[in-house]
Amino acid sequence: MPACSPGWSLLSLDAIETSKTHKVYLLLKERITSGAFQPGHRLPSEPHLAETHGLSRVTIRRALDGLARDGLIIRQAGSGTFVSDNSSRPPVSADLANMMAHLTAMGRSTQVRLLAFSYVVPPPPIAAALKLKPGERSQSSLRVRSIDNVPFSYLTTHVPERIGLTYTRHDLGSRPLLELLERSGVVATKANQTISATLAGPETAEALDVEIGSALISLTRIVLGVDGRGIEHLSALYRPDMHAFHMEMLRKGDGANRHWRPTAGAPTAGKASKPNHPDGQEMTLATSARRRA
Amino acid sequence: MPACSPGWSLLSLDAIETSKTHKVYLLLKERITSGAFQPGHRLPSEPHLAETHGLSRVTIRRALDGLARDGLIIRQAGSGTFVSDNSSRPPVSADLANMMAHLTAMGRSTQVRLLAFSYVVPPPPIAAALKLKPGERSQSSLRVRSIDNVPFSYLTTHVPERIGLTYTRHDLGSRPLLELLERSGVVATKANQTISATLAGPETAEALDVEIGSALISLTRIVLGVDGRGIEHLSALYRPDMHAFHMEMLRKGDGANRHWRPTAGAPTAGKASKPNHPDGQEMTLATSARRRA
DNA sequence: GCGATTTGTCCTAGAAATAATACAATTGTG
DNA sequence: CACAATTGTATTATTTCTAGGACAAATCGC
Repeated sequence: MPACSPGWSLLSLDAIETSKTHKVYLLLKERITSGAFQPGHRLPSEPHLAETHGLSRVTIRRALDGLARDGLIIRQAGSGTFVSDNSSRPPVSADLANMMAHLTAMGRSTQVRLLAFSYVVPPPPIAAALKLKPGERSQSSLRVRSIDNVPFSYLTTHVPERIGLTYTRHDLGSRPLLELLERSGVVATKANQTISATLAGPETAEALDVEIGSALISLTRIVLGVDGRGIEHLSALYRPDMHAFHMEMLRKGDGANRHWRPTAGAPTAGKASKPNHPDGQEMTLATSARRRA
Repeated sequence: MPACSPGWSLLSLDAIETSKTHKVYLLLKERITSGAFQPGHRLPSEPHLAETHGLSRVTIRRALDGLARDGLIIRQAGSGTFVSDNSSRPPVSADLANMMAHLTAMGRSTQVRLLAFSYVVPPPPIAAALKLKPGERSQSSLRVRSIDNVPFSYLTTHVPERIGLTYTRHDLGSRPLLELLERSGVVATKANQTISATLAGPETAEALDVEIGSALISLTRIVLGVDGRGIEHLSALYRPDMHAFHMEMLRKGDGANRHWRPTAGAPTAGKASKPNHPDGQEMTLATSARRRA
């Protein structure tokens, strides 16, 4: 092997590439969910896809296997592969106001599994968000919430130790954290939420029963008390196929003062023995159960 | 076909697996961003990681290469690899209210690239959302918005044809769509937004200058007019490292009527010649520029 | 029925990822 | 300085992914 090095010097620029199979899988998935391939229609044949994308038929086939496993396509030998028509997107329009209340009322229970409960010195960004003194500890918990035994959220919380002492490990397994806090006299006044997206790592993937590289909704919330100090820091991950954040906004005002305003959060359904759900705030939770192999 | 099933029956359970390198990459990334590995601290040595996860050192090495490329770790021969302390997470707390206004005021311009402009029969779910008659066409556009020449959003819109005729291809490249619509007399009254997450496919990945399997924020918005019919359907994808949705909520009410209410959307900064940004509504846009190789 | 097309299955060879090992270069420590 | 530990680099098997082709089975149109 004389000139082995010439091809190597620049290779370190390579990012971590996904397999060709995965690329085609995502491409077709994109085409289907975007509506480019409409439900019921036939996809190009495997040989055709192979030639079009410059790949072998085996690779195309693997990608289609994945789509079939997801229920996005249906394959019929001799006929072709067709886009499935069973609504691929999770929460179809429908009126999903107060969905959470509906679900609990319908007897579909949400279980909470407590994976960790400890007192730790939180990482700097969290300590800063809660305005903790250097070295001050926090009560940290890790929960997974499921509906009908399908996990849909992965919750990591930090509460200043002085406040965290008001509830026990057992409390956390049975009741929402914010409810526990308010019940023990803590007064929340403000909350900051940030919604983003991230990839499922091995740990979150297993906890949420999801593939390792799949997309998750990321929600970070910081709840502040009357003194402006932090009460709770929540870092939540949601399965997008089980959960979506929905909000309604109204166009208000005139002329230069026109603006959008979110529909206010006063409970809309009944007397609201539970005013509204602490983890959803007034945002509506659209939760859909999907078939899963 | 006598025993066609022998080696096959269980193999189809295989999902599309990500490479081992990618798994370790995501695992370590998870550990770092979650604070399990804190900034400045030393990671386990490469041989140690290899043995711990039952992988070869080459694989571990590739994963670390990726993390180093992302700037999450710093490697020092002879010493070890350390967690970088340059805030890995994009919008560090800070007061990012009206960031969008700040950005434009600071002269950091947002460019819009119009990738497509056509009149089509929209896919069924979109047609239904806009309450179009069967076969009714819509004006469809595809735009990519960038800030400082770094793309951060991928916008697909559908507007009923009768309304879409009030603006031209050129209008869309220069002004926000909602502004165009209201300028031509269309009155919006309500909007429904849903936020979720999805993976970047080959097309969106290229448009947003992102790896193919990376996570994106997905926002779907349906704007309704006075007659309750649809005005605009927006399907937007955002780069999470460039954009995050932020909202502030206040705890209101007493006793059984306690609830969370989002801070109302009246413009807060100055006279607001642009009342607020049409694509952010009253939600705050946290946009951060990050280094990128 | 017949032929054309499509998916299902199998096989072989090449390309790429991974494992396993060895050694050099750098750093920190006693 | 000598030594241990760490990252950087290289080499060689082994396994997995991919390309390319062949053929059978199923479906559709004529």
